[in-house]
Amino acid sequence: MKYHPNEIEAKWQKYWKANQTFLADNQSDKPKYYVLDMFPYPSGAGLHVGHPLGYIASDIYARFKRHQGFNVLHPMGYDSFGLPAEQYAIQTGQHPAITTETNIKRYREQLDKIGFSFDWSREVRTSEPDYYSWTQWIFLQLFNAWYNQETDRAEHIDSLVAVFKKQGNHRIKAACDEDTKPFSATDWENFSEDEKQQILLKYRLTYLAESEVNWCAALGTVLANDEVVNGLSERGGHPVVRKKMTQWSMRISAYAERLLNGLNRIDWPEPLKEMQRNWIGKSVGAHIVFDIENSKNKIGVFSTRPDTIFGVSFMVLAPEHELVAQITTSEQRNEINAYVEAASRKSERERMADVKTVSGAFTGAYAIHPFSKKRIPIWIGDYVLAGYGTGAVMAVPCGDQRDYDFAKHFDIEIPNIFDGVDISEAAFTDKEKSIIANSDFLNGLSFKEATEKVITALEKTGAGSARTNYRLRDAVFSRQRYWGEPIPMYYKNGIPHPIPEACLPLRLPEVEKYLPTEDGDPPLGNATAWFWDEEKQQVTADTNRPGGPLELNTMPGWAGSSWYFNRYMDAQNTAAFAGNRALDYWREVDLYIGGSEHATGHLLYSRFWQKFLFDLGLVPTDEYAKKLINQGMILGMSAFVFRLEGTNSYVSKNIIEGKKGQFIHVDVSLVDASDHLNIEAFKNSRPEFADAQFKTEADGSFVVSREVEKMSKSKYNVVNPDDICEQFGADTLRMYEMFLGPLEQAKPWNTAGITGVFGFLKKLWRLYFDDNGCIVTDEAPDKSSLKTLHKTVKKVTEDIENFSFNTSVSSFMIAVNELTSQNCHERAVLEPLAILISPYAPHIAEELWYQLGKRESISTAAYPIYDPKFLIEAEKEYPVSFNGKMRFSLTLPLDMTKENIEKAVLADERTQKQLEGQTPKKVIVVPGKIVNLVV
RNA sequence: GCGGGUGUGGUGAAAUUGGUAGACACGCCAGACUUAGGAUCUGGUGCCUCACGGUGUGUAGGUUCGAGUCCUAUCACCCGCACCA
Repeated sequence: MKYHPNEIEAKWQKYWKANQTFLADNQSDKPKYYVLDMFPYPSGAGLHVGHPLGYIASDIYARFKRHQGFNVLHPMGYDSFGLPAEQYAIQTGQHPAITTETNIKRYREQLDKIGFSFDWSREVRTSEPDYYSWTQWIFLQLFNAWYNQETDRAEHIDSLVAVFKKQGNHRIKAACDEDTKPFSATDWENFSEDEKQQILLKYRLTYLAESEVNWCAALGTVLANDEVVNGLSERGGHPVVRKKMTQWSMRISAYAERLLNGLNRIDWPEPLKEMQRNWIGKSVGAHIVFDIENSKNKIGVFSTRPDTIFGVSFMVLAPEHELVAQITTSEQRNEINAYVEAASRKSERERMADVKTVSGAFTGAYAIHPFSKKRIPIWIGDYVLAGYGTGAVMAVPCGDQRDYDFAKHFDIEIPNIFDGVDISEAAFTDKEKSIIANSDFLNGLSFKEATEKVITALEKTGAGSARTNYRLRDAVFSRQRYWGEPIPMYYKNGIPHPIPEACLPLRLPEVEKYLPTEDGDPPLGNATAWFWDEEKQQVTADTNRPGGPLELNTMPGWAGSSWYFNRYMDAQNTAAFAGNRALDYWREVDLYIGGSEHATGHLLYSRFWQKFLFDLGLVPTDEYAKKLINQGMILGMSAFVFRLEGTNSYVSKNIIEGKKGQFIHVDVSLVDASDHLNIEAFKNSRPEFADAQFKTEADGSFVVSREVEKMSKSKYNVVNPDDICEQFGADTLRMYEMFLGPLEQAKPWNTAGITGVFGFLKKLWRLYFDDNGCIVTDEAPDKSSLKTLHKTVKKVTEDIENFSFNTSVSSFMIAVNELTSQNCHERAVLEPLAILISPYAPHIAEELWYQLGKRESISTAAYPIYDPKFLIEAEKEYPVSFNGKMRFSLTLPLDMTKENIEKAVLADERTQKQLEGQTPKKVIVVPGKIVNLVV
């Protein structure tokens, strides 16, 4: 019998499907374990070998946990709303739902071939109405909630209304918009219903507000901050500009502190946590208010160095600051206008690229120092960002390098308020080492002492208070796209109203065209029936009915992925996003595996939603994933040919030097393991290559250049898992992906090396079968075989627990080599070995198990237990070193005392030879490890 | 600039956490067997040297009987953030 992976794998995949082997039960006496993968967006290109890496790792872990007797939840689904399907719809007119369906089918086929133990009965698709119904439901809960900073949690909006009725908003501590005006209980009673709604909107956790957004004209939509990279869109790399627009936003900033603290309670990779911390960007300091000379206006600033307040020699406002127009004097008006104008023309990208140039303009106005009452000139400058803090700073040139540069450039005074520090060359920014001077009541104090004293003084005069600032911005939640969740809102008199929960889902309407309307409305504006009928409580085309037009924006890509892990627990539930029993049983994800590229997107938003759902008592935990692992990307090994400038002539790698031309990508399937191009296949691959000329190496071969890049269709370096499965089988693919290197590390794919793993599986097979059939015996195994087995059990178990799957594969290889040379065919060794290997190579393990006479799937067989007694050695080889350098090794009984080991070593003739009659100064004996002689 | 990470053969990588560096695999070299297969098996393979031996974990120091591992400095590459007051 030979090892035929294709037959075996097809057989067992069919068996698993027919027997629903991996169905997880929501009720069980076993302990639970929830293993989650980040669900994929089903793109048209299908899977390449890089995609399944994380899935293989999580599958190994899930199968391992099943063997250990856990009730394992290991689900999979699709994040199926997204841009590519919509772009394709715009080009071809094909409905995104159809494209998506096709892609999902293809994904499923590819996934099935790799033999994952997913419970497909729990599959979710974010673009299905029975799923997005609950996404919309959560949106409505957010809309109907506010953040109470007193109780530090979200509450229903009714409790806020109750407070307003009683005492207005004077004393309320809530997360709200900056421009919220104070009002009394009487005011509240006198407001019209619309006015009340306008005010409540400033408090809701999802709110409609005019805000600066990242507008991407090429994509025709706004983007969240994490979707903008270096001023370009993450998808497609199109330019992004800042623009004021009325948009739905999520008040994630209300959760900044809890999102920060929660990181300390979860086992996530430190770099990823650090990224989230930086993104949240907490800074502690003070809010300080400066009066303006001859004006009722005041300037509020945020500073992390209130201790340096006596070092202030000017103020700087962002060019976009609302006070600029009001305070600018007539003499300065032209200059200021020109500067503001120039700043607004600069794109986000230009402004970021140009951080070195100091620029600004004087407004002509002066602020008044809160303590010294000195006049302080007010400038504007684009180094101050409108979006952070108050969009204004108090400039302390002696203590901040940017202020220093600005002062030098415009020849502004630089008072020194630090004791014994030279500031003639640069600002002194080390707050831990500073002693304040020339600062009235702060003289002689440290940073900490001075800060406390200033804040107390500011609070006394009402000119400021302690303040913590976060860089984290509220997340824009509207997208001007078709293929997303409709936002369940309609408008009356410009006021948004939620559609009743009972009417969900609000289904995505059909449209003729997927482009924006002629008026510039989002694609949903093309829908003929998109009006909410309040009486009939349904969508209608009749705009004369009581009600109002429905929201035209849809939700962003991260909406559906912010809570899907909860849905898997109870995916079929129609009464709730997940039932309480299921939620209480599964609680949270025990192991989450996915890429680190989602650090400041999905992984932050989902934590926010989970905390919100927790506040409402809808989920049992406020962090949804206990442990997270980032798998590294598998990169492609691109191949290039060098084409001579302006010709169809190609030059082999080693004779390129000095020639003019360019490298062009060539499909990696046309290149062999030693980088030789298959010239005939290359000529046939594309018409323009048909009459190509080649300048080859001396031996007639054509060598390509190589480079490691991301795997992508456009780089012609994609390796398809189907091809690998076809050629070597899924078990080989699985083991090889693990063997490639540590899970977390990025690594290039190299198909050449796969034969080693394939050979190993064939060798494993031959332990169980020869040409005539099964050769497993019931005889008692050798000591040596048992030792090999238990050594492997110990190592592999530890490896899985530490997620170092790569070294396990090596251990298996060593074990099989040893057992082969020991001629081991005993059941007592080969049965546990099959179980041990089944998480990695489940198909072959099932087959071996079956051939051993078992009639139940191997997947629930009890995991072998490591027994140290098989590893106890009677003897130990001691390396004997002289001054740390190993000379020879000496075999000694293991139970010898230190003294006896020393004696034995000294008595050995090789020791005597090394010593040449001298006596060692010192003998170091580490029992069981090493003997070292110092001479 | 700030934060995080990584540097070990021709290649991917191991190293029980301070104790024989390079396990395991790819590649390469030599051989065996052929029922020419997706072959298989055996041996060798860090570098220098015919050898004895020397040397070797980015570089330079240090601690130690002993350092890939700990400490100091430095270089290179990768990732994230970036005028955040």
